Amino acid sequence: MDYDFKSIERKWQAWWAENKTFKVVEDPSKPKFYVLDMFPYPSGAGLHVGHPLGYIASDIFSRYKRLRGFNVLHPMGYDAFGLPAEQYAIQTGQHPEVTTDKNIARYREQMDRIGFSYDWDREVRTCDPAYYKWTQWAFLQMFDSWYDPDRDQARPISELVERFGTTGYADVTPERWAAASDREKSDILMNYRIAYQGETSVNWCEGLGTVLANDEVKDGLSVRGGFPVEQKKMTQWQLRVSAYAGRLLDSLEKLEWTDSLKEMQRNWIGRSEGTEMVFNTVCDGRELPVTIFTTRADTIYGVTFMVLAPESELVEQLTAADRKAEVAEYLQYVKKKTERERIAETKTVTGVFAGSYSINPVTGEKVPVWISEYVLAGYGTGAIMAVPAHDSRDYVFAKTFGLPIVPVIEGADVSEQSVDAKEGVMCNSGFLNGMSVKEAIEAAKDYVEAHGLGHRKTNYRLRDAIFSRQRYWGEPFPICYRDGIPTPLPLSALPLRLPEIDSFKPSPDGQPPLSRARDWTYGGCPLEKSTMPGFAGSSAYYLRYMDPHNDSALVSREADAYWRNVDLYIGGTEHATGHLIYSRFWNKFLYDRGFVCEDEPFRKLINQGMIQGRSNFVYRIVGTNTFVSLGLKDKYDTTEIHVDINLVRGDRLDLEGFRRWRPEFADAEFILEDGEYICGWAVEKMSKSMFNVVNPDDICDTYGADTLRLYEMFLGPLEQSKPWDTKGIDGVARFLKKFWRLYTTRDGFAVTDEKATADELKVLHKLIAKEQEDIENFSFNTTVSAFMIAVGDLASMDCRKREILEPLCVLLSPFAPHISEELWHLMGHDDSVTAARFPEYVAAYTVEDSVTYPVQFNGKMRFTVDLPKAASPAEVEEAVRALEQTARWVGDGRIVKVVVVPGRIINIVVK
RNA sequence: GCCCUGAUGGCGGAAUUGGUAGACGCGCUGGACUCAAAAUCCAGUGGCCUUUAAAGCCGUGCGGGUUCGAUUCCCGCUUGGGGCACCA
Repeated sequence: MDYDFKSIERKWQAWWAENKTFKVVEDPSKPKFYVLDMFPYPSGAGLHVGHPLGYIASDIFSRYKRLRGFNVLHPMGYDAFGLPAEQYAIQTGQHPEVTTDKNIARYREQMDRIGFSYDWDREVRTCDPAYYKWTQWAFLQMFDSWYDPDRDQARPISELVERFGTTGYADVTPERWAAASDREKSDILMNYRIAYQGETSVNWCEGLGTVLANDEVKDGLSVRGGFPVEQKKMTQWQLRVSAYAGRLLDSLEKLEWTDSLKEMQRNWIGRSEGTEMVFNTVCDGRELPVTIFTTRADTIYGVTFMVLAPESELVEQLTAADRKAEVAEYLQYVKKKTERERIAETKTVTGVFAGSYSINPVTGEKVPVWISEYVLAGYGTGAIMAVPAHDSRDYVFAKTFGLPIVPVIEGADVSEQSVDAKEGVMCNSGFLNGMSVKEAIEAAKDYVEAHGLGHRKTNYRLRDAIFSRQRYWGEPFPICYRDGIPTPLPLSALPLRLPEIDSFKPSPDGQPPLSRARDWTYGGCPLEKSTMPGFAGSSAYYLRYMDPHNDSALVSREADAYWRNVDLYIGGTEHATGHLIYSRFWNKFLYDRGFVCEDEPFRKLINQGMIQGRSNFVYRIVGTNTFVSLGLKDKYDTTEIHVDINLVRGDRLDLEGFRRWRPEFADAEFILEDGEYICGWAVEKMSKSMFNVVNPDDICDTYGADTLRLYEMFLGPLEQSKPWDTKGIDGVARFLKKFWRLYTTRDGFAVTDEKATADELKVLHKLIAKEQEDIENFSFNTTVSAFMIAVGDLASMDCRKREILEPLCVLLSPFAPHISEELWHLMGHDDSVTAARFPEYVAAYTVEDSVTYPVQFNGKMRFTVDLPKAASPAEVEEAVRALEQTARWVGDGRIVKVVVVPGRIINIVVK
């Protein structure tokens, strides 16, 4: 009876689908567990073996948790709005929906072959109107909310309106509010809404014809497509993510995420505690207050000039009449630069003198005001006090423009560079003299506040998220413009569906594609023409899985109260500063407004590593069509050429296949070693252009899905990047065959009802202990090893007993579900192996006997005893006494150290 | 420049709390079965010295340190990967 993985896998995949084996419903009698994969963007290229790594891990964990009696929510869906489908549509005219559907079908087919235990009844697609209705709904909720700093949470905007009308709030008095026109009221409220429209400097990408969020830009190029990005002032929809910066930072503490990922988010949020201080500034005889932000209030005596960001509103007012021409010229120069040029030229220092002077509020000293692009308008107040002696950027600027440098820390040598370190003792600093820098920072802050010169302030690097995209393939905004005033659509108008348009390009006059739609209006008012960005649909999808068919709420209170939040989230690190920030923000907002019961979406997060490709090379002798084998290539002048890994087996090239591969190689000649052509290799990203892509379908055809699953786990630690090498897969394929042969002989099924021996039980119990420990630690590779050892042991004992093999089958089922399901049914069960329960087997688990054995090494003795885990203190003491006696006798010497860890190991070291 | 991470045989990787480094798998070598091959099974496999064996020595990126004992802890480097980058 052979292991026919093909028919077994086909059979059980169909059976699971037919019986809806993995359908899950809320069940208060069982503890819940929510395991989530980051849903994929369905690209045209399909899946390669790297993609399912995380899905396999989460599937194993889900199946394991079910065995342990949890009610497991394990859904899957598609992040289906996005740029690639639209770019493709622009080129081919094909509707993005058509290509997206096609790609999704292919993804589904590929995933189904791997045997995942998803509840497909809960599938979501972000481009489905029934889904994006709730994305639009969330946007309207944000539009209808403001962030109340006193309560530190989002509140209905109506509360703010009420305050404006009664007590007044901030700079809006009841009188002003009452006198304001509708237009003015709308403008005022825009300054407070969580989702608001405002002019801001944006990342404009000409190549894509749209603006991009900060996390969609890298090194001055768009992440999608790699087009240059420039800064541009535009009116855009934005989300007030910055209001949540403090909470996003603080609640990182309680999350079980990796330190590196938390650190990435901390850096991205970028908290910095400092002081805002007012410098009165004189320009052409007029006096104006200029507020600056600094973390180094202690260096106030070292201020020798001020710098404004070129985009700062103060620039115009603080430019003296006789400097207008130079300043205008400089502003022009800055404006022309792209983001990329700015990055490339960080070393070159530019700036211009504004002609005005600030008065140091502490010393009364007058210092010149400059304008330079090294000060950013978007951070702090867009103005700084420059202390060249103790800030490297100010230092370079001062050196370039010949400004004075005044050190205020004892012994600081500023002849070559600034001294930025926050250490040393203050000097030249009046009341701060003699203090350490740390003391001085606090003393200076106190001084500033006591004298009314400013106040303590915490700033964040995190900016509001730009929420408009000038594209077609995204969620339309449920906003129309009534007399030009942005007005939300009523909830009954949702979903606002994407209109049909004739072309997906921007309109000839540079308007977004939606301007091509006929009658894009609501109640006679024009609708918003931009659409939402990719992260809109992915920010709350984990909530929708809880209640995917609900038409009256994003998620019902009952479903939300049961599933709460994601217990385990598996996905790549690339979303650290995008999706994972937006999702947390989005969730906190919904939490504030009482729509969900947890304030963090993802409790535990595991980042699976990338699976890299293993590329092969051939070496062509320059100017010829002759290829030389790896070992001989150094004797010639060669170029390295990627060769399709399907033409290579064990680094040996299939010569005929190579000649057939491409016309230009048809008459290739080879210089062989030992009669073979050996290829070079390297580990690289898995990609088509390197001819190293391995398709999971091929692996399923050749080895089966169970082998693929086991092998992906066996490759190495989940979180680590590692190369794929199909060569090694034979090991796990052999393991599964060996496993199969435990239950079967040539004649058929061969499991007996004999009583198991102590040795056989020990093998099983060791495996149970190991699997339990390893799976909870996500150490799946060592679990697979443990299975190999156990199966090897049982095979050598020729153990065919149900008492051992039935639990073994259950243990393996999370990893290799198809073969386990087959054997489970062969053993006489009618239900799925999924319905089996661990505790029954774990209860039978007993601890192995204690053993004592001395070991000699390096002229010293070590004595070790393994105690039962449940050993009592008295038993431990007894064991120590016995060991000490043995040690004295054998060692004939002094006991150096006794290490006792109850329940573990006792070590006695003797000299 | 700053932050995070990693570095162990020919390869992927094990190693609890500081306690026999190299589990498990691949590859390789030899053997069994076979006309032969595939498949399967058995044995060996870090390096050096040695005819062989035994024994010994060296070995976890490099250099120090702590310790009876270091892949593990501390200090200083080298290097791969990732993130941030004028954030005052």
